[in-house]
Amino acid sequence: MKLSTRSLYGMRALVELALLSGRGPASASHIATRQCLSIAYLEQLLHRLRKAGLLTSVRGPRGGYSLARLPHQITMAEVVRILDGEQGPWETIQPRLRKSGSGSLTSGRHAQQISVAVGRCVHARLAESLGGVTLEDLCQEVKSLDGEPLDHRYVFHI
Amino acid sequence: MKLSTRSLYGMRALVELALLSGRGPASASHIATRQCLSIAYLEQLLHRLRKAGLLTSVRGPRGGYSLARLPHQITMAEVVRILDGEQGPWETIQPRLRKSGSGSLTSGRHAQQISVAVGRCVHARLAESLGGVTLEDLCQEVKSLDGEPLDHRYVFHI
DNA sequence: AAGATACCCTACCAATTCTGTCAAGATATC
DNA sequence: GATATCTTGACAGAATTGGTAGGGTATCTT
Repeated sequence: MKLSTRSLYGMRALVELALLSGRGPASASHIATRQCLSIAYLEQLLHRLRKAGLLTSVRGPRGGYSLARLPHQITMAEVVRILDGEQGPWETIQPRLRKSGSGSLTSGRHAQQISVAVGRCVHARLAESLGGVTLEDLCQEVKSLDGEPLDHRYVFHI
Repeated sequence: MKLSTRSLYGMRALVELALLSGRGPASASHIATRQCLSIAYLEQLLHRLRKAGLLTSVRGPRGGYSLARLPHQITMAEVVRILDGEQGPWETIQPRLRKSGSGSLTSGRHAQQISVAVGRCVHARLAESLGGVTLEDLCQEVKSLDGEPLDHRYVFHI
C-alpha cells in the first residue's frame, strides 16, 4: 500500500505552489523545473487538480496556476482522491479471472461480510489520516528539514 | 491509494482463521471455499504469511493453518507490509523513464526536501492508522454487520 | 495585427506490476 | 502405501501506470 508517484508529484507541485503563494500564478514549466518533473506529465496532473477545484488558472503570458484555497484548507486525502481516481468501490476490487472458475466473486454472504468489514476499516482510517494532513503542515515539515542532510531513507509505503 | 486485492484476500483469510480459532488448523482449501477465493492463489498468500511468522502450519491429512498469535496481536499494517512487499523505499518511487530526459529524478535539493516531507507524513500516518487495526477489531466489525443488508457500497481506497 | 507564451485537451504507447494458474515435489497422517 | 495437505517456482494474461506527442485556444506584449 503505497502512494503512487502520480499523487506524490501532485503533492510536490501543490507544496511548491503553497510556498510560492502571494506572488501571482506560477506556470507549469516553472513548477516542473523547480521540482524536476516532466512538463507534459505535470500539466495533466495540474489540469485534473484544476477541474477538481483545487487550482485556478490564468491563460496567456504571465499566466499559470494558483491555489484556489488557503494551504490549510487543502488536505492530502483530497489530492490523492483526485489524482488516483475515484473508481467504483466494488468494480475495482473485482478480480480479473482468466477462466470461468468460481473465482473470488464474493458470492457468499459470509465472505462478503468480511470484505465489507475490512473495506470499511481501511477507508475510514485512510480518510482520517490523510484528511488530517494539509498543505500547510507539509510546508512546515519542509521548513523543518532545512538544515538536515537528506539521506534518501524516506518511505512512501507502509 | 487503495488496498490491493492481495492484501484484502490475506486479511479475509486471517479474519476467517480468527473466527475459526480454537478448532485446530484450517486447510487452505477450506478457507478458499468459505471465502470464495482461488485455492492456488490463496496458498501463496498463506505461505508468505507463514514465513513471516503470522501463521503456523501442519502438513498431512487434517493439517492446515492456524494463527501464530492471538487476534488482537496481529495488525493490519503488518499484513499489508508482508503481502504488498517491503520494496526499497526509494527505488519503488523512482519513475520509469522511457528516454533519457531529466525526468523526475529529484536532483535538486529543494525538490528532494519536499519529497522527503511528503514521504515522512504518509509513512507515519499510514503506519499509525493501519497499525491500530487488529484482527480482533475486524472480527468485531464483522459481527456488527450480522443483521445489516450488505449493499456493496463499501470502499477500499481513499 | 502578429507572435509569443502559456494553458487546454485527447490520444496513444510501453514497461511494470498484479492477479491468478499450473505443475511437480515434499511430508505427515490414516 | 494412499491420501491429504503444504511447498516452491515458473509462467501468462490483463490492468495500471508513468510518460510522450501533438494540436488547439486564450491572452498578453509589442
